[in-house]
Amino acid sequence: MGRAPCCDKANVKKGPWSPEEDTKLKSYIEQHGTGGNWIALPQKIGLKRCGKSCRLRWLNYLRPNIKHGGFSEEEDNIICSLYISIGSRWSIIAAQLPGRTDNDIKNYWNTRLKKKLLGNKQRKDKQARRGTSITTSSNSSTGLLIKQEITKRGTITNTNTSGILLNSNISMVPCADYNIISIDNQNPYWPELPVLTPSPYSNDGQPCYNDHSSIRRLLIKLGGRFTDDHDHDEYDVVGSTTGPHIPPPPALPAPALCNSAALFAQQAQYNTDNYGFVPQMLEHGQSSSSTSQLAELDHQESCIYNSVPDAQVLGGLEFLYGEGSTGNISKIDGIVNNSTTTTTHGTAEMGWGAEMSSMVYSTTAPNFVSEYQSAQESYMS
DNA sequence: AATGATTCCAACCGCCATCGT
DNA sequence: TACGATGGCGGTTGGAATCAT
Repeated sequence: MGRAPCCDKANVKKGPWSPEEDTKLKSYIEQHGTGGNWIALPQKIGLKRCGKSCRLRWLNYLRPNIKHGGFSEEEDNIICSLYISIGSRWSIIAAQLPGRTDNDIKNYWNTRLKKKLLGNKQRKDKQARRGTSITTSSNSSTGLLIKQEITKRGTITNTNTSGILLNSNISMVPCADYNIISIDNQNPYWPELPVLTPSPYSNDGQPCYNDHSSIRRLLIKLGGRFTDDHDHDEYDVVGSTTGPHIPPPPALPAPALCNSAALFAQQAQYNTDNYGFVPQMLEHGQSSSSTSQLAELDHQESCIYNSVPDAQVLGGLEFLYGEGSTGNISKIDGIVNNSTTTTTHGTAEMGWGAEMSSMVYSTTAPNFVSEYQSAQESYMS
């Protein structure tokens, strides 16, 4: 016995929408709204359509201020960066691109961006197979500046403006221009993290989301759960059976969290508030890239990371960074920083994104990880 | 010009989460 | 608490449009 259909399949029209149907739906919603019930909507209007179909048509096509096609380089970059960071969470990615729908972005990714990236990867793979090389290139398709060095020992050093870090067993070594990550050091250190203050929302009376409770709400929404839903003395993510028992976090500013977590936090509020999100975090990230600001970031971060035990810094979010948060930490730095990473070629590069994906996105298609990782590798190479 | 291959995207499907009773 | 209805999301598909031969 299968699931009951959401509508009478025999009496609903399928396939492309006619202009008359569009007009009916659009004018009704503009006058009356959806009434909070998509299933009942087509009957009210006199459309022989499934309610879900109406909803999809409205959201993806009829809704005001929808943009179709003509993705800019900047949008490409955002999509690529977010895909690498969070995987195929199209609705979240769409929230960062005003006027774009998740369906549009998904189609764009599947038909173009993925091929671009994988095409680049294949070219790079061929190059790598031909022998050791040092290359510096500007990726015209994504607008990313990429510098790659393949050393004799098979170690790759990547410098890219997106600042994505995919590695385990990493730590920082001071460097004049970049943060150099060395391998197999047990001291976790995260490269430049953005200061997300002032909050994009703090100026208009909206609450700030750079706090633990917001991120917590977000993680819950994304599928995590805290045992302190009833008792605020524990921060323990259900599902992480081996996870450490973490004491309540200190009141730390957003830099204690990685970019992606902050992104998630903003998205959580976006989801809560439905619409109206302005992706100022990205703008902020761009605007905070000056040398002095980065130096200030470095200072703040070193203070945070050096003075607070790791578990407290993570404040219950340590699962984002993999098992044993006080040991080797893997993460993706996000989309706003410059960083240099050194990775061991050929090792399992399951960084923050992949771990997050495997946990939060456990219901996605089986081939998700391989494609996702492939895209990550491609993006990195 | 004909035809097969490929690309693109609107729409559908099914699963899961949430809400209301 | 259980269960059905609904919303939301991501994956997939069908067919039109475009390209290559």
